[in-house]
Amino acid sequence: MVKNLGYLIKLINDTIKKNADKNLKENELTLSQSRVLSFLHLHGNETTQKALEVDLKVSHPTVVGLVQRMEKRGFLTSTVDPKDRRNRLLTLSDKAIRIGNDMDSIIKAQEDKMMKGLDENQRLALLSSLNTVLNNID
Amino acid sequence: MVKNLGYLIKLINDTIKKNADKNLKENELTLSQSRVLSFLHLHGNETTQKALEVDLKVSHPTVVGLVQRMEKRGFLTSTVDPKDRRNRLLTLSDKAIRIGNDMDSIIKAQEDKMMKGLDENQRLALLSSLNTVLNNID
DNA sequence: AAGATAAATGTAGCGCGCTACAATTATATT
DNA sequence: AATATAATTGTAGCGCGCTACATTTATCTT
Repeated sequence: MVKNLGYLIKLINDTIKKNADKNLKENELTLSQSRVLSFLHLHGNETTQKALEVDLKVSHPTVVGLVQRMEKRGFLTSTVDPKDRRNRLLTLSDKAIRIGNDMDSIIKAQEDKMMKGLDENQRLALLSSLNTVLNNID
Repeated sequence: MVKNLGYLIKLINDTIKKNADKNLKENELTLSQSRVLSFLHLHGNETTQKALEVDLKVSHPTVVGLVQRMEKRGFLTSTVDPKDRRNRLLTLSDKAIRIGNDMDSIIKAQEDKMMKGLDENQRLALLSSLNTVLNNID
């Protein structure tokens, strides 16, 4: 029983990442990249780099790195927005769209696995308390 | 309200790390390094690299990196164990010991800040549920 | 219209996770 | 005693967070 909340969250995060990266390896994807893919998939397969940054709540250099690696591997294309040349438009490739169709169910299965042994009330309480924690610190 | 548990945990973890690294910067420490320091402090200021690896639950190359950076900055010294030359003995420096004395209260204050607004039962339930989650995935 | 400000992106460089491969030392086996 | 196995540490290289600094384009101010 780990009693330090911050450390416990770190352990869970590291473990989720390790497991997910292992499972996603066959698609040459990482967990963070799968989140990019999911977001694009939910937004008509096209969005701006800035919107991605806001949604993922990461810094812009982090997004640049993600996008560049995903473009190199053929998951998306990145073009300058002709209407506002400061923006970059990201578009999912067909290959990525096909993967994206399965992604939602994979994520749902992962969530279920994590919460196994917790009843509905406990699951809601867990999510609620964690949202409180997040609000407390940022 | 973030409803995806895995993503929520990632957000909390990133935020904890960002805040902690900012606060620890004056001591030229990072959050992960402060955990090394705490562990050593709780173990008579001396341990082996392997024990650290087990306690922190990270891979051995990660520990090597942490130790090398901390040694470079004068927080500890690393020597070959004469009794078993495979082992490395890590010893906290005086400077690190002085910082370590304050570390426990800093960590406790952080925990309190995170759990603000949760009553005792909710705190226990949160820790308990998160331990369940951790057991479910590793 | 010119100059200042804001917004979006990019680059450099770091820390800390990881896996895969290698080297050294101790222990077990035969 | 020689060889095989196990344990510990090290190195190389990658992904993804971050901050700090720079660049480009759009917008606002005067």
